[in-house]
Formats: sequence, C-alpha cells, structure tokens
Amino acid sequence: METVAEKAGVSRALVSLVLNNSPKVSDQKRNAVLNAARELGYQPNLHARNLAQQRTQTIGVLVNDLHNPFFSEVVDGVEAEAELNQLRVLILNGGRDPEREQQAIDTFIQFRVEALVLIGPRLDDEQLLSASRHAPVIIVAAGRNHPDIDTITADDATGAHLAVNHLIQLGHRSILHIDGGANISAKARRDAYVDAMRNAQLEPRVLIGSDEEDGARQPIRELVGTAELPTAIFAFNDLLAAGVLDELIDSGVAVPDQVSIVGYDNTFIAGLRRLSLTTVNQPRHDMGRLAMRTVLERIEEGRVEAVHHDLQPTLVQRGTSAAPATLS
Amino acid sequence: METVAEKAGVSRALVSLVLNNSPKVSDQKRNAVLNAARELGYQPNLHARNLAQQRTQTIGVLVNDLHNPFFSEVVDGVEAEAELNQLRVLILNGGRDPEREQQAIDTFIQFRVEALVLIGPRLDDEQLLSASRHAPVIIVAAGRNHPDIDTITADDATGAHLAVNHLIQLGHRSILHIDGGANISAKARRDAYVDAMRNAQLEPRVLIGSDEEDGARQPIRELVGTAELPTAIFAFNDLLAAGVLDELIDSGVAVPDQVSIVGYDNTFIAGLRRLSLTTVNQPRHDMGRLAMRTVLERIEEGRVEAVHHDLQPTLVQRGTSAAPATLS
DNA sequence: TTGTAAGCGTTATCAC
DNA sequence: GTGATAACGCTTACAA
Repeated sequence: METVAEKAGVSRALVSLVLNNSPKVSDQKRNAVLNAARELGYQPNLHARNLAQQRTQTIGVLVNDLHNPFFSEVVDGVEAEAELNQLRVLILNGGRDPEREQQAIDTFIQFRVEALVLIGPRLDDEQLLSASRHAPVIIVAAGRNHPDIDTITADDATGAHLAVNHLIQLGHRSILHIDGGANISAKARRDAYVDAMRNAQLEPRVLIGSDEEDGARQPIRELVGTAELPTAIFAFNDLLAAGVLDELIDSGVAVPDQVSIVGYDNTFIAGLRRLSLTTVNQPRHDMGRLAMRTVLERIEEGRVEAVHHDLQPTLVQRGTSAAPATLS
Repeated sequence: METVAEKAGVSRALVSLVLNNSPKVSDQKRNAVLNAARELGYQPNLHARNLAQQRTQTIGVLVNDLHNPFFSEVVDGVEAEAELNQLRVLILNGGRDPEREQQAIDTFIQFRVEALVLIGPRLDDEQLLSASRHAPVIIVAAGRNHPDIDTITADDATGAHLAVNHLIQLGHRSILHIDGGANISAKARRDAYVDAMRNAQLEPRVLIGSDEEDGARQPIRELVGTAELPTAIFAFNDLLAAGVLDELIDSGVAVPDQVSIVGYDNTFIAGLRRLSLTTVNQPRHDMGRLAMRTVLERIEEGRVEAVHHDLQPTLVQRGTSAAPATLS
C-alpha cells in the first residue's frame, strides 16, 4: 500500500479511501491510485483491513460432509443469499468428525466471521452454545430445535412418518429402519419411525448404521436368506439407501419385488433413472437461503431471541417401493 | 487478550508466550493464563496474529464445483496432507463460474494464504500466472501442463484413449463423444477421442455438452430414433454419463444393448450397482495428497521451477459397455 | 479534497 | 522468566 501511494504520489490514507471507493476523492487522484494499484498487482491485506475495520464481511459455513450431495445443495442456497448481501462465504469441512468440527468452529471464531452456518453438525449443545457466544449461529438440518440457537429444519419427524406410512400403505408389515448413527438427524428420524410403526401396531426394528454409503452393507448381508429379511427398508438417507440397494443386488435380492427401499434427502442420485429411489425431499436450496436470511436478522436487525424455521418435507415416490411380494 | 492478562495478573506479552507455548514461562503463570483464557472463553484473533506473524498457516482450496463428487475426493487428499503439516484448509466454491473463481482467488490472496490449490479451475493462463505471483499455485486436474505452474494431472489423453479403444475393441464403429464444454479438461479428452477415432479410421463425432448432469439430455433426445444415434457414447465425466443414461432410459433405448456408455472419473455414482457405469478412474485422493506435498516443496524447500506430476488413469469396466447389437 | 496520526489485537525484540 | 515497546498493514477521525 505504501508502494502504491508512492507510485501514485499520494498518501497511504488516500489509497485507502480510493480502495473503499469513498466519494470524496478527486477523479484524477483516484485514477492515479487505481492505475498504480493495478500495475503493481496490489492486493489489500484482508487481515489488516479486518483488524482495523473490526468486521470481516465473512460468514463461515461448516459442512458436515463434503461428499454428501445434500450439503452442497444447502451451501448453494447459503451462497446465493450471501452474495446478495456482499458477504464472503468461507467453507470448512467437518469430515464427519466431531473433533474436526470443533476445530473448524474455533477457526471461524478466530477469523471473527460475522456468522456461523452449521450444516448438519455433530456438536453437542454445550459446544453449540459456546460457539454462539462468539458469533450468531444458525444450524441447518439440526435434527431438532435447540432452544437458544436459530435452526432451520425440514421436519424430520414428518418426513420419517411420510416414508414409513407410505410403506405401510403399500402393505408392508416388516419394515426395517437403518439409522444414521452419529448424524444429528438420526434420532428424530428413528424416533418417528418407531412411532409410526407403533401406531400401525407393527414391531419396529432398527439396524445401527452410519450416514456413510457403506454403513449398512455388512448387517444387511447377514439378513439375506434368513427369515429376518424385512420386506421394506427405510434408510436414514439416500447414500445409505444406495448402499443398501447395492448390497441387495449383490446378494441377489430383487428391489422392489422382494424388498422395498426408501431413502431420505432426495439428492440427485435418488433421481437417477437406474436407481429411481423413493425418498423424502428436503428443500435444500431454500433451507440454505433461509438460513442466511435468518442469521442476517441477528447481524443487521439485532434480533436476539432464537428463531426456528421448520420447512415441510415431501415424499417422492419412485421405483424402489412397491407392494410386498406376499400380497401380489 | 488484555482481559486475560489482567485476570491472570500478568502482562499481555506473557499471554502471547503461553498461547504459543513458549518453553520459557513458569508453570505457575502458564496455568494462571490458561485458566483465565478458558474462563473468559478467549479466542485469539487470527487476523492480528497473521498480521504480526507475517504468515497464516493457511492454504486455500478452490473447488470448481462442489456438486461433483470428483472434487470432494480430491479435497480429502489435500486435507489429509495439510493436517500432517499443521496447515489450515480454507475452501471456496467456484460454482462453475470463471468470475466467481477469480474472485475466490483474489480473496485467498488477500487472506495471504500460503498456497493455492486449484481443482479443475476455469481460469485462463494469464489469471493463473498472475495468481502465482502472489502465492505458490498448484493446479489439480489442470487439463494440461501449464509451463510455469505446478500441475497434477491424471493424463487425460491416456484416459480418453483407454475409453475409446475399449469401445472400439468391443466392436463399436459409431462412437459419439459428449464434451465437457467449458471444463478445463474438456479439450484434452476431446482431442484424444478424435485422435483415437482417426487411428481406427473412424469418423469422430462430438456433441457439445457441459460438465453438468443435464448438459447432454436435449441433444441426445433428438438423436433417438434417427440413424444418427451412435452405438456408443463416451461422455466427458460420470455426471454427464449419468445424464445420458437417464435420457436414453427415458427414450426407451436399452443400455448397453443398443447403446454403450463410458464415463470419466470413477466417482462413487459410477460404482452404484444399478448404474454400473464403465468409466476411467482417476486417483483422486492421491492427486490431492500429491498436490499438497508438491506445493509444500515450494513453501518449505524453496523450489522455484515448475513441476508436473502426471498420474495414470485406468479403465474400470462395468456394465454400461458391451459389444454393439449389430454384432450380436 | 488530502494528509497526519491513532488504533485494531497480536507477535517479537529487547532490556531487566 | 517477565514486561515494555515497536512492528504488522490497514482504516478512520480529525486537522489542514
């Protein structure tokens, strides 16, 4: 900056004014500065600027798992809305690991981001609260409402009910749920599954899974050929459902003829014709936008009470669910 | 920090020493400081630290498209290696838009990242060079070797040859290529396709596409039912191949019986049993790790000459490729 | 309209 | 070991 000022024959302060396009600077000097900056390839130091300005115009997005298409679509929404507000979006990857997530949060706080958007975080309430003391926090796909923290959810209970009731209506009575392990939404979906089953006087069965594609392959394999093999499987998410589907195919079980499968999220893989996975849609893009907008209310309008937005999931019926074979 | 110092009854400088765990500080004071910091929930200001230290211990990763699983797997590799070297990894999303990419690069430079890892960037040589004047740059999946910039590639020419020759050996003579539009690797794969076809005395046909899933649906639809429908399609990447597959299914064309499809990247969707997409594997994780390691040579060992690592792609034969119907 | 100078929250170099 | 004090690169009153 010093160099730019010299080259343009002005003071450092004036360079600063030009760069923040202040109106009160003569065109002549402005051009001189801009030219000098361009010729020198000058790039302002954001650390210095942020330090001096006491703001960063940056928001931090923590993504639970970069591999799951669900998350990238939420990020799209966040970015779209952030751009409208001239905010920079920094992304950190939690890598499905709570420790890394906590580190990422710390990093963001140390960077003094103006808000923190957590997408499907695995942190516990204490960690979330402690983060929220440093910056406005909003949780997307939170699994449930945290009383003191803003959340955007697509009602997991409703979604799971939609899925299970769909299978029940098709005539299934033996419906297995593969849960999402440590994923934050796992409990809500599992509970709703159990609830829906009980409502229909059916015996709930939950297989412990994870939210990775291969999380359920081994246990499913062991069920094949036994009387324990259900006629329908409701998986925690599409990735897991795809893994189940793969395993059933490898094991020679026909889908949906012998076993129906329902996923969750309606990611693009569910829509692939060859998979044609029945699933529960979450309005991911809207969730992202709404998250950004909601957290902005804290920044710009000084809202302090927590707000919870709950969007409605919908059932997307495709080819992996059908009436059970015993009925046909 | 001031507050922490007061609370611990020491000077600010000592707090700094403790936080950077300098050896020359008494255990007593060290604990006093640590306790005070914890109780106050103190988080150091990275901007101030970076400014004072003149380094950021941060590297920037620019991802062409967060939706394509190819990229997230490269990022994994980068992150794994970065962690070994105590480097923070910041991710910015290019969103398949060159302008946003340039902005992202500028942001990283302004943040004074210690290195820039560009995954499948769309920028032109001038932009890349100008970035490299500010920080070490490495391009992953660069499409080709940029003379003055480090690159990691998985030889696109070889990969495309593998794909096309595989189809030729199966007996196909009418092989269409759907290219990747603005994607940086599009040209190399297209050129290799043309080359492989010419070598076999076959007429190359290229359909202009993009690197999005739906990029090729419309033009494919128009070919169905005409004499122009090829017996095999080599798509720029798996996403595009999946789109082609969807369109053919929707149009009632059997795959691979009537038309074979080969993709590129070997992302997880290609491995899904229902898709079982024949494709070209790129060692994504290794590419990411190698990228990080290579760029570290510049930072830590002061290497200045550009280096190009070219990894070998391999053909992964699955269910979407078979001999053409006319031969069976 | 432009320049001077103080301050942002750290680290780092000194003396003590 | 510990505590002043000067950077670091920028912004922003305030003065000129």
